[in-house]
Amino acid sequence: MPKSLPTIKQIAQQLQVSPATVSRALHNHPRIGIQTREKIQKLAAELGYVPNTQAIHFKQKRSFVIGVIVPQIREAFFSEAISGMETIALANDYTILFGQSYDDPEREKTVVNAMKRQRVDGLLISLSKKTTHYDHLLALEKLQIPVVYFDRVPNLADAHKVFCNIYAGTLEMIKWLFKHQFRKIGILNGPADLPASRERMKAYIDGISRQHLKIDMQWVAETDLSQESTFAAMETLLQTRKPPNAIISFNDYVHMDAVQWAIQHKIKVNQDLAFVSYANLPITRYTTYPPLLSLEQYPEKQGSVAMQVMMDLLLQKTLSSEEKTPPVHREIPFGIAEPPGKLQGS
Amino acid sequence: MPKSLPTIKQIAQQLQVSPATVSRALHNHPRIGIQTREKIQKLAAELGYVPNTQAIHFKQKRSFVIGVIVPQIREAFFSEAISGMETIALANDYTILFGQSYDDPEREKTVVNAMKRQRVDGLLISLSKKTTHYDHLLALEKLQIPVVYFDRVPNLADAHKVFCNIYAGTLEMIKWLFKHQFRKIGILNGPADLPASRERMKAYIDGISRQHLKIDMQWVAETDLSQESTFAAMETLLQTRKPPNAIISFNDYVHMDAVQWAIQHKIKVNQDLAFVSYANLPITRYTTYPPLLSLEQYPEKQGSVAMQVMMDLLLQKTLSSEEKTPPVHREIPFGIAEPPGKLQGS
DNA sequence: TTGTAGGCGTTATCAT
DNA sequence: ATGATAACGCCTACAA
Repeated sequence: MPKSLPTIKQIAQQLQVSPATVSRALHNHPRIGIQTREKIQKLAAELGYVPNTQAIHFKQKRSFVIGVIVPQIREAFFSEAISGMETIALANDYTILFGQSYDDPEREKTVVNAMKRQRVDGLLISLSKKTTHYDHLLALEKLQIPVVYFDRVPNLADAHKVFCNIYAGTLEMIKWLFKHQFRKIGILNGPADLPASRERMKAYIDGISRQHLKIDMQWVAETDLSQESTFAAMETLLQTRKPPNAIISFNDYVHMDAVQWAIQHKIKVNQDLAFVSYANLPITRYTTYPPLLSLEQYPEKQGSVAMQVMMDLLLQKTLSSEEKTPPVHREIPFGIAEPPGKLQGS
Repeated sequence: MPKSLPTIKQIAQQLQVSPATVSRALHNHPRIGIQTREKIQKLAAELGYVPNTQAIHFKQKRSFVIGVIVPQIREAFFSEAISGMETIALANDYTILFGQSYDDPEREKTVVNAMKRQRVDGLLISLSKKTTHYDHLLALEKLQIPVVYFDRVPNLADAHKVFCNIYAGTLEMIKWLFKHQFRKIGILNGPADLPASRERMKAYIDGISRQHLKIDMQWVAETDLSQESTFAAMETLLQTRKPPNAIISFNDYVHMDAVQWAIQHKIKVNQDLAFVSYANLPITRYTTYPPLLSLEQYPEKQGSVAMQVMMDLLLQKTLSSEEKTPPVHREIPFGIAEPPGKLQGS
């Protein structure tokens, strides 16, 4: 009964051959005697030999491990993204070393460094909300460790990025609202310092203008994404003389809180007040009032594309060892989903 | 500008000292000249030296990596469990190698083997629904690689397990229903071959008996967890002469589908038909009819406890190298949560 | 206080 | 067709 996994050396000793021979036999190397090969393979199977990838990778100076850092895996968006990544990674014989930043730049730095020590071959990261400088990540690139950003990407021109075109999607949503006769369109945006919020805001302004509607800053409110804050924002938006009749929510969680506020205030959801949102989380399917429209960002797709970009980068690196590859920007086409949510009344 | 991370050797060469000296300096070894140490540490910092854990672990024959395999990370339960694991792992300088089985025993085997090749120091696994024999996992234990099962645990006496006492929790739920005057209690159980289903069934029978109620097999239905199957099960349960007035659902997803069916069939939820369930997913907070009662299984807690058990096992292993530790069974105390769901009517 | 040497598992290179 | 050797980065017992 083996107490630990056998090594090539041990097999070699048992069979009175050299380790090199065993290695060749196990790799079906052409220049080896057929009987020797079979003898070795038989014993290896009996002993349950499994190559020690640690040793191989150490020698090859590659780990075949990709670090993946997300803010919080409990967010459905990220866990689905990781699923997509795993599929691609596994198909290419890579594995995933996993870490969370909890939206804390300090912890992000810690995790990045842990991965650096582990010599990951590459890093996939969705930035923490509060990350503002990228030194710890740029450092990796200098070391030839490719970094691919996804979803929450930095404002750097020469970084590899995979993301959804929220801007274009938002324009579409506004067009849709206009077509359905909603003219008083408000936005319940996230914290102003988030890139995601800035993007939505820009699109909101442009989208409203394109429909020849007037921008009314009374219809713009901000939430820190907590339920209380969303409730407060809803008050400033709706308890005025001229409330909006449609709300674009920052994401589906904000949407659900906003709807809850509306219900509590006897507002007829999707009749007096229409809701559209981002993300299209599966859970909204079960809620009373899903958004009429949701900007689907295909998290699994984003994950698999991001990992594929990484695989491509690593391949290029092995082929043309010196070339600095131009930054890859991959836009995932968004989808406009019309979930079960229905317009109530006319 | 360094093209790759510097090694101890390189530092040694630059400073015209031996690698051993550098190693000692970086470890604050007592027997080293203070100037030498500072000189070396200064250069190491400048060069951005980071120890190559790959090499260290290879030499130490430990990877400081724990494999974590779950059926599907997109299930909230598992992503929260992994969060708990990561916290404990990080605190002990371990990292997590991540894999999914997608409830497919074949894929489970593949992933387990990948982790064996990677020489993980231990494995945390929640079994795939369809896993029936455990050879690939028992093989690990023979190799001194501890395996800790969590949530979906095998029926093996001498395995390390962390799980929730669903049985006791179910008895509590039935007691609660009885106290609230529900006497016609049905169960919408999962596939009969799942251990989780068998456990619920056993508890259902015992719980009903303890309240001196009669077991009526008409009130027992099974779903394969798909929406269609749940709908079908609801039909067999409710479209009879003597339908139940309370339903215990296999989990919150089944619960939500069942409620949807009830609404479609004009049944007054939580008035004519009460619902209780397992899991207490955060999402039910947003649904129209959360379960009146949900058996909270504390996924994050389960994850952190499981990882802690693993840490303890590894520690024991290093201390007393030969002892075979007795199996650890850790029951996470469940909680009975009364979420926002309200009894309608009387 | 510092240097030397050997070894962890594997494979590529060179020699036989 | 097979064997011997060196090397990857690090650590450590031993030698100086």
